[in-house]
Amino acid sequence: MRLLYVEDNEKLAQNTCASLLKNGFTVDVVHTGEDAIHAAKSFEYDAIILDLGLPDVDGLTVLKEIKLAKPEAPVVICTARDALDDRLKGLNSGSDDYLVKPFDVSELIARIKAVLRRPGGALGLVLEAGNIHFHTVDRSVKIAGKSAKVSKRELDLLELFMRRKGRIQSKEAIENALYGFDAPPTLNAIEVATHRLRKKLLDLGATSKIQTLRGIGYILEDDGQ
Amino acid sequence: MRLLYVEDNEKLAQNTCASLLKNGFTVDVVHTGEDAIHAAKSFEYDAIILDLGLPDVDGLTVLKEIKLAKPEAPVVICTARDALDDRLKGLNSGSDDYLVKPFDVSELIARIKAVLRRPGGALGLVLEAGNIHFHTVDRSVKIAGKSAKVSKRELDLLELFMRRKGRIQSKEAIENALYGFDAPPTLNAIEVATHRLRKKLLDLGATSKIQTLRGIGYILEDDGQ
DNA sequence: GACAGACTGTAAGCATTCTGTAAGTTTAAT
DNA sequence: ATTAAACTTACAGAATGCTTACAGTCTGTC
Repeated sequence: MRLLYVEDNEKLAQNTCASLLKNGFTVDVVHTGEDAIHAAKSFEYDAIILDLGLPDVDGLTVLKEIKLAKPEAPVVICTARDALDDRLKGLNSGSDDYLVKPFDVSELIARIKAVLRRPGGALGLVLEAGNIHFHTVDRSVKIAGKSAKVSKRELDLLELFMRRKGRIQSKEAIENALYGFDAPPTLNAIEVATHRLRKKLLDLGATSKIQTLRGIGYILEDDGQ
Repeated sequence: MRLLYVEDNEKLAQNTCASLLKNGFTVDVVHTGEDAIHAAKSFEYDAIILDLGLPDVDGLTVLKEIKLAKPEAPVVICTARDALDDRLKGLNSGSDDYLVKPFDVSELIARIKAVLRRPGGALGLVLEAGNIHFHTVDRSVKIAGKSAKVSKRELDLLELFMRRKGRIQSKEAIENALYGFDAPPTLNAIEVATHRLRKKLLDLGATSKIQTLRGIGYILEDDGQ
C-alpha cells in the first residue's frame, strides 16, 4: 500500500512517516507542492496525504493538479483549524477526507484506511460463504469465480445474510435491516425477495443455501457444515 | 530492458543481479563510481540503479555526472537511512526514485518498473480489457489491434473503467473522478457519456463490455472473466 | 474574424427492470 | 385432516436507465 505524503514541516513529516511505515504502508515524502504534483503524476499511489500549508504553491491548487493527474487516488487533507474553509468542510474541494491539525497519527491512519476501504478504494473486505464472494468495497458478488449480476434489493439481502452467516434471521430482523422505519412492507415482500435471491443463487451454482426455519426465520448456511 | 547496476558490495550485487536477470532484465554491474560514469557514457541504458555508498567517489557526484551524460535515463538510488538527506527525499537530486537499505529485491524491481513506466520512460503502462488496450503514456486506445479515435470525455471514462476493471463504479464515483470540483453535471451526463462510449466500443468490435447494475452503477467486465 | 465540425451537457420521452401486492398453491406441524 | 406458515406466480406501479434531439462551446482552418 503506497502513499504519497506531502508535508513541508520536516520534523512532523519524519515522525508521521515512521508511524506509517510501522503500520505497513510504503511512504514517499515530498516537501513542496511542485514535487507533490510531479510525484503524483509519476507514480501510482493508493492514497495521498496533503498538508495544505505549503510554502511554494497554494494547497488547493496542488490538490486540483493532483486530482487532475490521478482522479482515482483518494486524498486526505491536513490543515490548521483556522484555515479550514467551508469548501473543505463540505469536501467539495475534491479531497476525500480532512484532518485538523494537530492530529494524532492513529487518527490519520484510521482515516487513510477508511478512505482506502471506500468504494473503488484499494482495501477491501470480502465476505465468503461456500463459493459465494461478496466484496464489501464495491458491493460486487462473485459466485464460483464468476461475477454475478444481482439487483439492489437482492444485494442488500445477500449482504445481510453473509454478514450474519450461520445465524438465524427473523423476518422482522430482515425487515428492520432492509427497509427504513418509514416504508414497512408486507412480510410477504421478504418472502418474495428471498425467493428471488435463492433462485439466482441456484441458477449460478452457489454451494451455500438459504434455509427456511419455519416460524422462526431464515439462515444462510456455510458450504461445509 | 537493459540496466546499469552500480554497487560496491559484491555479495549484494550478485544476489540482486540474479533476481533482476530472473525478472527479464539485462544487467551490467559495476563496482566503482568511475566505472559507473564510464559505462553510462558508453552504453544505452533504460534505467540505472545507483548505490550511494561507493568507496571511490561521492555518490551524488556520480549521480550528477551520470545525469549530465544521460539526462533522460531514469536513476533509482539506494542508500542507508541515515545517509538519506533531504535533497534526495525531495527527489530534487536528479534521481527519479530512491530506496532505503536494506530493501527487498521485489521492491527494487517494482520501483524500476514504475520509473520505466513514466511518461517518456521505456516501458509504457498498458491497461488491458479483452481486446481493448489503453496506453497510459500517450492515452491512446487500440481495439482489436486498430487504433481508435476516442473523444476526451470518452477517454477519461474508459481509463477510469479500465483502471478499475471488474470493480463496480457508482455514478457518483464516476462524477467525482471525471468532473472537477466546480462543474458538477447532471447524473444524466454520465449516462449519456457511457452510452457514447459503449456505442464506440461496440462499433469497433470490443470484446469487453460495460455492464449496467441497476441502482448500483457500472462495471467493465474483463473479456474472459 | 467567420465558419464548419466535433464535442458535451440538458432535457424529454421511451424502454426496461425492479419490487411490492395479492391470490392461489404447497408444505409441515400438530 | 386441519391449519398456519411459507412458496410461487402474475401483475402493475415505480424507479431507473437508455436514447435521441438540440443547443452551447470549443477548435482549427481559411
